[in-house]
Amino acid sequence: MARKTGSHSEITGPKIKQAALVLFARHGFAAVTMRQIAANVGVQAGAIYNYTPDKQNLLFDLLHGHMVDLLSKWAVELVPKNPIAALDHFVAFHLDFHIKRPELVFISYMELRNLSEANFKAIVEQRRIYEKIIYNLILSGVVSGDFLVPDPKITSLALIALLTGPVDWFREDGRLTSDELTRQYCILTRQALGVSAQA
Amino acid sequence: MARKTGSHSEITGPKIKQAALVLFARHGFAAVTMRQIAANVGVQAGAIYNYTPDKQNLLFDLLHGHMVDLLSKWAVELVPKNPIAALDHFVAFHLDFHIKRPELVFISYMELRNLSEANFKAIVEQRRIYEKIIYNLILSGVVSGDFLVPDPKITSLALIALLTGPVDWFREDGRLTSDELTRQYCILTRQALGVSAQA
DNA sequence: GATTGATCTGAACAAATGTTCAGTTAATAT
DNA sequence: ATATTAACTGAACATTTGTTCAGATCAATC
Repeated sequence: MARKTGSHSEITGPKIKQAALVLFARHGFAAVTMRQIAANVGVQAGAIYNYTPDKQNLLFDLLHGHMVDLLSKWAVELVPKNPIAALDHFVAFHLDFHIKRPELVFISYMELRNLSEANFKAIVEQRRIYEKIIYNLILSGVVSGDFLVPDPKITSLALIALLTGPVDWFREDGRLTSDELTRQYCILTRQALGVSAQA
Repeated sequence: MARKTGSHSEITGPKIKQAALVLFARHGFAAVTMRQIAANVGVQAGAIYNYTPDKQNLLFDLLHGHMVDLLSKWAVELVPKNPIAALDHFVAFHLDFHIKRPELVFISYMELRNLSEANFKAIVEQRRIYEKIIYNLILSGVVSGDFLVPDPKITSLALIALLTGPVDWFREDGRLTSDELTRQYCILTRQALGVSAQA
């Protein structure tokens, strides 16, 4: 056997994923051509097919990898038992994870419809798992009396929308540090969940 | 002169806009072909060019019309002077307007990047006007002492994200009526803005 | 230094794209 | 009935698309 397996592959492969991510985020999956991706990597379009069976899989791998990353990172977090502390912890985790990956968050929301049916179902299932996490978190706070909300299910969806919003406008070099962002959103979410001020 | 001007035009024109709207929302602007739009109207692709100079304008007209509709409808609203009542009024208005037009809201967010530079600027300018409305509303509540927020600018952006979220999941025939939705979001936003409970 | 196999090129493919336009159709006014 | 013209068809156009593949290239092994 000659040439270690993947000597170039280990460089070109990630480069293709990165280029696809950036281009999909900027122009949309359907608007991006394989030739554009290839040009961004410095390679011909045909070479891409050494790393993915087709364009569809390029998209799926990005979305799937993103959700695996999210769920596995949360799984190893040490979450406080106290509901209010757990909420703060979740807010910090969610904000930090998402504002570091604006492109992935963006295409995860936008390009779901461009997935094949099987791939679509796989991503939706991962997403439901994540929604369940925050739902349980809210529920435990309602049960303990720390939170005061009309409907935990609706609140959990509203909370995700609220906490994902900053991805659209937060900039690492803006007038707000990520610590300040987290602090403000902890206040905002506590208030939204009806946590009394002296807590 | 024969044939009243626009005898068919008045039917086909709106049909094309409607078909384009639905298809753009479902599959994305770049993924939709002129032939698909035409097929949905029951006409050949060439006929569309009697109603729009090109595909780009089809998109722009939808987004521009949407923003004109939004701003002109708010302009004729009778908004209470009291900041808390004004907030409730805005929440009800924003929710009502947006959940009635899920496709337009969706493409207004998603397809901005597919606009030409000039068209893009036009839409962004209209959007800034709307953001300014809610910013001023929050600011007046902060000044009067009714609201307690760390940063009115951030809060205004967060509020829009929060109030637009239901578009993704609210269904007219779901377990929640639009009145109940409004009621819950009034509570949610009051709490988020730090309105004291006895107000 | 010859061999091997992973990696990439570059041309080719059929299919699909937005757009144009000469010609057909059909509704109305005369 | 006839003339007029808005509305539409249907074919054509130059490009561009995702994908394939035979052959060139090149680094690691013997």
